[in-house]
Parts: sequence; C-alpha cells; structure tokens
Amino acid sequence: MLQTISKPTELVLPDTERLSLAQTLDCGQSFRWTFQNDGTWIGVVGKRVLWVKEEKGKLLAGCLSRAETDGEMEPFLREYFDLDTDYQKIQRLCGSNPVLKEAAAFAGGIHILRQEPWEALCTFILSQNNNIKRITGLVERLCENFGEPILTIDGRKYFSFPTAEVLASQTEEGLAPVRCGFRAKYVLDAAKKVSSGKIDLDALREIPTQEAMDILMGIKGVGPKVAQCALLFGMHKLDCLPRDVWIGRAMDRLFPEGFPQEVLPIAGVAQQYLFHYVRCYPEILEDEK
DNA sequence: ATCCAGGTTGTCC
DNA sequence: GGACAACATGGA
Repeated sequence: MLQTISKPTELVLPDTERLSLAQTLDCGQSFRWTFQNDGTWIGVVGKRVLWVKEEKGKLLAGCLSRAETDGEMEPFLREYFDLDTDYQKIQRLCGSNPVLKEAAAFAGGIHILRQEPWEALCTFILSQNNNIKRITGLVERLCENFGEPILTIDGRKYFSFPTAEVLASQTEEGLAPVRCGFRAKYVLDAAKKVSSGKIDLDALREIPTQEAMDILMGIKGVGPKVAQCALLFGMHKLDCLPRDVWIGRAMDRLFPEGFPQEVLPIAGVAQQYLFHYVRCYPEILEDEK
C-alpha cells in the first residue's frame, strides 16, 4: 500500500449514494487522475497529491504529499467529490424521460467534481478540437513544464497545475514543449486576463450563467462550449449544457427539442450521464433502418 | 494517406 | 445572421 503521511481517511457513504470513482474520474471532466494497478486512483488536487479508493459503501482516501491534521481531509473530500449534492434527486429528475433515465441508470455514479476554476478553464481551452487521450497529455506536459513539483512516487513526478500568473509570463514559443499547437495563444490570453484581474473567476460563480458565459467568451479561444465546461466543472454551475461533437450528435438524435423543462436546472449533470453513456455505447447514435 | 478529436476564429456571403 | 475552411498535433 502507498505510504500516506497521515492515517487514511474513511468516509462512510449513505446507501443511497452511488458514487463511482471510475465513472467520475474517467468521464472527461478532469484529466489529472490515473488508475493504479492496486485499484486506487492517484491525482493532484491543488497542492495535494491524493490517493482514493472505494470499498463497499466507503470512500477511502489519503494525502501522499503532506501531513493532514485530524478532520482536515473529510471536509475537503466532501467538497471536491461533491458529496453533499443530492444526486438521487437529480436522477429522479432524469427519470421523466426514458433516454435520460437509461443514461442516468448507466452513469449514475458520476459526480461533478468541484475543480479549481482556473484549472477547469485552462484544460477545456486545451480540449478544443482534440481527443481525451491527447488532452490528458497536453495537461500533463503543461504541469510538468510550468507547475510546481510536489513529490515523486515510483519514479513518477507529480506537479501542481500551473497558476495563471506563471503562464501569463510565458510566450507562445515558451509553451512549445506543451505541443498544444494553435491553442497556445488562447492559453496565454486566458492567463493574462485572469492573472491581471481583468476577469475574476470567483466572481463568476455569483452571477447568472449567461452573463458569466459572455465574460468568459471575451477570452480568445473561448466559445460557448469551453465557457460552459469551465462553468460546469470549475464553478459547479449545473445548468450549463456544453455541446461538443458527442453531445451534439446525441441531442440532435435523441432530443431535437432539447432537454425536458424539469431537467434544465441540472442539465449539466444529465449531459454528463449522456456523454458517458454514448461514449460507451456509440451504436446508440448510429442511423437505424 | 486521410480522417477525426469534449471548438473557435476569421472570412465570405 | 449562417456556412465553411483553417487551425497544430497525433492516433486510428
């Protein structure tokens, strides 16, 4: 077992809780977690390198990078894994439509993580016109080159996500090792606007989704899809419905009139169920007849 | 080799 | 307003 500096934290989940780490950490919302062959996940959240694991009705976790005082980890985990949101209720809302009901039954272990706003914005800028495997590589190289080294396990180094300030001090040529192509200038524009305070990401949490989107779309390379991903995954705005190629196809085919009214406030979660569902069963979107 | 990927931009009408 | 190529990179 990995050496956790402090005693591992055990969180007992209610029996109604369907949290699945595999679904949550591998559904394309975060690109910073890797599955280990001992059944744990390792990822970097802020300054912490964490391991997490699920065990019948429990979430087990530990911090590998620093000592945690008693009682520090639990609220942190509850927050990051969004354990205080009522996902049972969300799945009930999805039940009003047969397709969403099916998607929710299949992917109901997904929680929307509460990631750092800057990290979410930056990674989804990198995500555009790109596939998940390569996005993961870009994020990794971004962190290796511009993040802070936190610790090394089994020869693998873990880095924090670079701050907007550090990236704002770079140039397009400086970002070359990331190999993110035309997205480099977009990352720089975002980093400059965020680090200068021209855009205050925390303030966006408090204002209506559409206004927040308009502000984010003032960044070069941020259109509606990236803005909605930043808001959904970085600011927990569950009404955001980012439309990528997968969701676009699924919506056209399965919801030509859009989602049902009652789902709209949690459309982002429904969208994520659907995303995971159609990625696992792409034949759903094939032409019948 | 051509197509595509959790899109956006610039340009043309 | 909508349509459409171009944009870097790498895997299928």
